[in-house]
Parts: sequence; C-alpha cells; structure tokens
Amino acid sequence: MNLDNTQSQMRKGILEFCILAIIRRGEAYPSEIIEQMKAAGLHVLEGTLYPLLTRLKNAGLLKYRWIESPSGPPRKYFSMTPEGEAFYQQLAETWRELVEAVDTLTKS
Amino acid sequence: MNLDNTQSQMRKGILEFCILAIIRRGEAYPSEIIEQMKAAGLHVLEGTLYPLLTRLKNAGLLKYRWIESPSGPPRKYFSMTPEGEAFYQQLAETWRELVEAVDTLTKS
DNA sequence: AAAAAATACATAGCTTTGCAATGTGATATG
DNA sequence: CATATCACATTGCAAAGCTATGTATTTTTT
Repeated sequence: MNLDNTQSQMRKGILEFCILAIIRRGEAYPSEIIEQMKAAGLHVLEGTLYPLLTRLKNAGLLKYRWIESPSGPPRKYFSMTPEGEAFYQQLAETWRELVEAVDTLTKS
Repeated sequence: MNLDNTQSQMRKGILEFCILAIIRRGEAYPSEIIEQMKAAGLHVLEGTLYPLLTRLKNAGLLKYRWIESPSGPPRKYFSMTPEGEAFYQQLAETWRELVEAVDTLTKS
C-alpha cells in the first residue's frame, strides 16, 4: 500500500465520470479538458486522456468533429451523445450513492 | 462502457478506505465488516474482502488476533496499527480532495 | 461415531483502467 | 528546408475488484 498507488486506484472509473461532466457542459477538445480538470484539482496527462476519450467514443457516449485550429494542427472537438447523457446520469447516481456510503462509514 | 463495470472501477481504492474506516472504529472480524459495509450501502463479498484485508495486513496497516467463536471456528479480529491510522488520515485527505474536485466539475 | 450443516478463512485467474513513456503527424516559425 | 510547437495516438505495465471455487474448524443432526 502506497499512497500514490491508492490515489491512482481511486481515480479509476472517476476520471470517466469527470470527463463526461466536462463535455456535457459544452463541446471541448483535449487540451481544454486537461485545463478544466487541472482547475478542479485533477491532474491528467494526455497519455491518460486520449485512450479514455477513445473508449468513450467507441462506446457511443461521445462523438467528435475536426475543427481547424487558429494555431497548429486541427483539433478534435468532443461532444456528448444522447446515450452519453443517459449514462452520465446513471454515473452521477452511482457517485452520489458511493459518496454517501463513504460518508456514513467515515463519520466519527 | 457498462455501468456495472464502471461501478466496480469506482470502488477501486475506495473499498480500502472504507475497510480502514470501519476497523479504526473498533476491532472487527470479516463478517462484521461485511455487515457494516452493507449497512452503509456497499455490498462486499468475502472473496473481495479477504484479499484486501491480507494486503492491508501485509502492508503493516492492520494486525489481527485469533479469538474463539461462540459458535463455529475461531475468528480473525482485525485492528489498526499506528501506521494504519497515519495512512488512513492521508486517504481521508485524498478522498476529500477527490470529492471536491468531482463536485466542482459536476456542479451545473 | 459418523455425516451433514454452518461458520470462517483463503486462493486463482480474469477483466479493466489509469499511468508513463514514447511515437507520429500537421502546422507555424526561423 | 530545418526546427519548434501543437495535437493526437499507442503500448505495455501494474494493480485492485470480482467471481467461483476450495479448505478448515466447529456445531448439529442422524
């Protein structure tokens, strides 16, 4: 048991929820997502984000379109699908229940 | 992406935190831990709990002693070590930060 | 006394996600 | 044309939760 490791484990499943939360607010491309995550206190590298975005898109929860960049190569802007919104609501419920359970146990 | 799977992923790292929270309240054996988890809304099977308890003990965060049972085989009563308490406090901080980050992102 | 049931503990293999390091490609700049 | 910047992508590794199954001890039933 090492804190770094357990912190990584705690992020499993939750990064997905957060990414969906950011994208459902409005279309975004990876760099913006990384910035918003950082602003919230969650540091994510591209090597973590890209595979996750790909998984979500392949699962039908997200879709994207290429947009020319004002500086540099074109960007992939991600947005949510109706399936993604439905899944997000389920995750939100799951998260609420989890937080409530942990609060119950850690209150003392 | 399937809800059951993501729910399992979300539990990674968090079950450990919860188990430590239960044990630091007072010495307990596995069956009691399972009951308290269930009461809080977290369902854990023995096949999940035993390996976790073993990992925590091997990491020096928990210790145990055998106690005769009033009915059935002897039981392993687990309690926390000073290292475990210190680690728990760190996990508590990590959890607070995680919950805060998720709240920030999901508020809308 | 032996068999069955209940209680308690344990293990192995599988699946999946986050992580780190590295790589590729498109565009802008020198 | 070469270099730098920006954007996207991939691979292999480590680790934890889960499921199913197994072992052992004690109690109860036959």
